[in-house]
Amino acid sequence: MSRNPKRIPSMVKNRQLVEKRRGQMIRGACDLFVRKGFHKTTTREIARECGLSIGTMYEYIQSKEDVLYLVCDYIHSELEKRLKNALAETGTGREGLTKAIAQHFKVMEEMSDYVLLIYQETKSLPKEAMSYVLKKEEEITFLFEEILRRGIQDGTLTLTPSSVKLMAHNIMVLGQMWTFRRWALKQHYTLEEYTRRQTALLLDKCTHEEQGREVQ
Amino acid sequence: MSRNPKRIPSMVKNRQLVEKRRGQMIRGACDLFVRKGFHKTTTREIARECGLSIGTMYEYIQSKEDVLYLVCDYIHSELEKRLKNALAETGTGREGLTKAIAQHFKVMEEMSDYVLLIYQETKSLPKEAMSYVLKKEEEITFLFEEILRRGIQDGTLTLTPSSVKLMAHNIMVLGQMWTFRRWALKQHYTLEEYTRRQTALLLDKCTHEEQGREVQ
Amino acid sequence: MSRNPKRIPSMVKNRQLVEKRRGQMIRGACDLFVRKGFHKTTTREIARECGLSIGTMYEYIQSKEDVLYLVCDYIHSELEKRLKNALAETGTGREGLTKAIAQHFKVMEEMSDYVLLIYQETKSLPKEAMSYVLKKEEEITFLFEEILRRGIQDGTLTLTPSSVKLMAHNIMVLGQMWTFRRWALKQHYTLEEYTRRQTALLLDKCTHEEQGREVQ
Amino acid sequence: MSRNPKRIPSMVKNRQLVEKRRGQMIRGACDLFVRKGFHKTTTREIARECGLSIGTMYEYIQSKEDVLYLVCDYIHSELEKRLKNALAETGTGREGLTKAIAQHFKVMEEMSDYVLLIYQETKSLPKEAMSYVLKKEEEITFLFEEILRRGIQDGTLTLTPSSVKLMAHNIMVLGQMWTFRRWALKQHYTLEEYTRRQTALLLDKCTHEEQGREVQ
DNA sequence: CATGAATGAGAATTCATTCAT
DNA sequence: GATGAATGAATTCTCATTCAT
Repeated sequence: MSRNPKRIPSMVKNRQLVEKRRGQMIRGACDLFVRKGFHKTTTREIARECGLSIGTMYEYIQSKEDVLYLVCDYIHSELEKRLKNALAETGTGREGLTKAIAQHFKVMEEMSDYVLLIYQETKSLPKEAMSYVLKKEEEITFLFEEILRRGIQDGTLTLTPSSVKLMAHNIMVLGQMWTFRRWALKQHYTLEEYTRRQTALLLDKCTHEEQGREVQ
Repeated sequence: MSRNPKRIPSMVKNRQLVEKRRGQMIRGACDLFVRKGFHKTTTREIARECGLSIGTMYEYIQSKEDVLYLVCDYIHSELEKRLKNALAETGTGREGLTKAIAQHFKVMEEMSDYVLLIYQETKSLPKEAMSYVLKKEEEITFLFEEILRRGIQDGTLTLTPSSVKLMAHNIMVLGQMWTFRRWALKQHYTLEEYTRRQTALLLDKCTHEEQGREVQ
Repeated sequence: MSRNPKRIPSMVKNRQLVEKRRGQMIRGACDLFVRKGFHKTTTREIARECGLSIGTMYEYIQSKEDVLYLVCDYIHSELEKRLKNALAETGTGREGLTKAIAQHFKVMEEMSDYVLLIYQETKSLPKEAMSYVLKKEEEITFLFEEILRRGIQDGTLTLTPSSVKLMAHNIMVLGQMWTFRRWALKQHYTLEEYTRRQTALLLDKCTHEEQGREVQ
Repeated sequence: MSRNPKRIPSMVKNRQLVEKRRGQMIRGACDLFVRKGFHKTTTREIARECGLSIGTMYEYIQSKEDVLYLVCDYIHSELEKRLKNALAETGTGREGLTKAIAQHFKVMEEMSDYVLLIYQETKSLPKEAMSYVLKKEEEITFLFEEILRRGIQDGTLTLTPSSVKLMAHNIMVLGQMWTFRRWALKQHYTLEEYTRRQTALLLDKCTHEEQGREVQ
């Protein structure tokens, strides 16, 4: 779990208030960033959108980039939360993986704009913040590694250990792909179709690959 | 083929000169955009980097966004060119697909920074230019569709027609994934390993999927 | 004596409290102004440094400039106090003047930073406050005029009356000079050396200048 | 001589133009700084005053502090130039010193506001620039050291070598004092009177002090 | 009396674009 | 065709001061 989220200093002491105001900021900024992108959104717009004066806004952040970090962090947390919730209701093994993938894809559909935002603006973050965001992404990927490993353990998935990490990334990316290729994919497939087909692709592999004839 | 590349107007009439100068601009701007991103690069920097004065530069473009378009267009053309070259030496059917995928991944490795650039800055293009760039992306995807179709035709690939498009996109994305997830993947896999494993994933599907029991 | 010290209005009625709080403010602000200058010091910093909240601080002043006035006034008072204390132990005539000058220089050394502060920030005061501060400076100069006059009276100093004022200013300035030229002087002279030499300069004049051949 | 004046980078290449524009800036800024002080003068005011747009102004400087440096440097150069001009017509020895002092004081009178400006704003300069400005001040002081030394050589001044530096500083300061104590001095003395009296003070010392009975 | 969150006018600086030479 | 000085709207961020609690 993310043990050391980058702390954004605030001039305001009251923790609850900080939480509340930053919530406002995230809500307002998210929309704007999705619509116009980070660089084309001005601080004044952000302030207006979230119902704060610029002065007040700057009591809770140190720079415009902090807002981007707050937003990216929020999105990742939200993704993680939703995915975890979904996975909670999910069994294990092959069956569980199928459901997990479906849930993941569903979350991607729901948070389409936000996932896209992360893809496009993460690099605008300052070094340190970017590292943290990438770490968060990795943690989410771990969730799928776990599922895969448990499936191997209970024998319903036949995957070599060295493939686990890659397969987890594949699951992540084939989900995200639904957001950043939607301009093409939506013309030909519904989410259900897409899910069925990609699941087949991923599961086939996880079923046929046997220890003995591992792909080096 | 790109039938209607967005024409960027130039004050200068001499076609050859326009070509030459824009070549300079693309070379200079590419590096800068990769290093600093589009928004953090100034027109002055671009001009300096490509050995033109700002005045002169503006004789060949109308706005900074034109440079981004030129760069994105160049990268896509380069990608297409390299991929086509690679595919030329490639056979057909299952065999050909394997080689094509490997070539595609190799090109991704070589043009890693550029592919990333496209992923992150395409959305900064004006509407029209963006559409054109996406169309270009689609065309490249078509190349794989072609290969897949020919493989189906000659019987070495057993894929349902409705899966072709998706599989082509999958090939594209699993290649690009090597660039935008390199921070994680390179720690665990070499390009060769990565290629072998992903090819197995993709080909398995293209071999096992039979007309009769098509995934709906 | 300063008959009409500019009154700084306070919201708080309790005189003692006002005195105490303003004491805190002066102590904190002095250091900050010396280190960073008046303009580069923020009210927040002042408040923090002196252990008050900004809200509370503003109960005792009306504007940031009031703090500067308070500080300047404090420094002048302190200078005057120390000088008077020193002069109290000092005899009269030539002998007394020598000691007075030495004490003055010693005070300058001790309050070096503060004297410098006054030199540099007095002009940042609002008109009225500045006048008052300059008057204070004049009063301190008077102290030396007094000493000079008494020396003339008792015959140990032979100075024409019209030179008295100038000589008093000279004493003041040659003392302050030790603060605002310390970057050069300290490299070549110790305070003792400096005092000896400057005293010689000043006293020679006060001894040789005779009524008859007054410098017009 | 100032061998390494801090170079202020300019975006504009044409040297002559840079010289001309900076001349405008200095003229405009000087007046404003004298009237309102550095911190209370805005960049827009400076730009307006010197007939440039802010954009254009920033082509010739990097920050507002650069303007202050330009101004301080200009004032010191002007002081040095005028003093050197004056000293050129001046003889040597006791006679020369007398004239030199008079010229110095005259320059102080003429440049009263500017000298005051330097006294008050030098500390607002960034470290490096401040060092350079102080060095310039020292160089001007050297001019008087030279005169004093030549006077010692030709026997018309009887001053111990170790007093030379201090005496040079004294001359400098008693001149500058006419600017920063003018609020008091002008009420009692004309410049001529002031010059006569201070010259007497300084020259007496330079005449009476003999090698044998040097003030330690 | 004390607090500290809120405010917004105002500050410095940047940078894409133009246009006279 | 080439140049680069000029422009000023736009942007981020600061900070003295107020006022409800």
